[in-house]
Amino acid sequence: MFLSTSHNKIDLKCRVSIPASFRVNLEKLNETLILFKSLQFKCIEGTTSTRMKTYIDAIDELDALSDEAFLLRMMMADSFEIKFDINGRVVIPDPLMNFAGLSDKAVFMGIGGSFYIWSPTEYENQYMKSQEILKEKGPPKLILKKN
Amino acid sequence: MFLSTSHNKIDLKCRVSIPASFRVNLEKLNETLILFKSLQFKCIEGTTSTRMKTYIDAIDELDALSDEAFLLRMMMADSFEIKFDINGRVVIPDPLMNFAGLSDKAVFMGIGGSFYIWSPTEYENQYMKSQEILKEKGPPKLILKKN
DNA sequence: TGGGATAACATGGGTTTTTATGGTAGTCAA
DNA sequence: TTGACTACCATAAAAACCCATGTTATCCCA
Repeated sequence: MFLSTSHNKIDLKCRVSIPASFRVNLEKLNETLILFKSLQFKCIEGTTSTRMKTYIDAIDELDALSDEAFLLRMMMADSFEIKFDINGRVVIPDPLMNFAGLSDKAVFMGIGGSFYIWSPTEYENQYMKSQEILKEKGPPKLILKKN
Repeated sequence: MFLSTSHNKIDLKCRVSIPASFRVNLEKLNETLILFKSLQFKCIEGTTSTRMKTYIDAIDELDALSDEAFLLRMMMADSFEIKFDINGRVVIPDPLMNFAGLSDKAVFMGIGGSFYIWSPTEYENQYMKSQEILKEKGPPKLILKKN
């Protein structure tokens, strides 16, 4: 699982250290890392190649002309298979840097099965927003067990 | 898996570099490359010979006289088995150049099991369209399930 | 429990390799 | 013999790789 939040530096070559705990998680699962443009937020999403393959398989099951299939194909086009260097760093592809508005700092946010990479300002905004919703509506009612 | 997007140049001999990651994918699968006219879009589709065989098998499952079978047979007729030169380049056959409206630039778009080759303008149009659909309808339900 | 030793991590920079792309020479067929 | 096609060579730019270093976290023992 990808959990916790950390702030890392992006250098001039667009290299950034993936938090060690995320790396360990990938290694343990024997997975390679995929980065892609989030469909919901102005951020990068990271996940395993296995999860990505399930989406690909889903494309074949859908009506090829449907909007869903169209969006999923575009999502693949905006996805990148990422290699680590010996120190656990990756290079963030240019299209992803631009999309997420990244420059010299990245915020890694583990959300379980995947993680987000935000620019510090965008992260702040989203965090504030979550706090406001929490104040207004109270905590979410989690359904932990389905019948 | 064919993932990510890249913009490559087509020279006067209609040669173009296939993105390295696509080539690696083909080599890893021990596959040869097939290019053919997309049935849905004004672009070239590239895939493995194995995947192409599944299309062929699909024809046999259909009513031999149906319009679908007719279309699929036409698709086969416009397919080309492509060889690489030593630098990982291919020559795009004339009929495909014309069909996709290609001249001096090609956009390679990986969509999982296969990839598209677009003219830059056509690619832009499709990308815009996907962003509009995303804004209107939101992300596919499949994506929302994963966290 | 304090504090030094050790390991793990994040980050910087240089070197080598790969990739994309332009060009040339050889080959075959009309 | 000319034109199209293929195989091969050259090069600049980009990416991958490797080594070095400061900083933080962990361990171990007195």
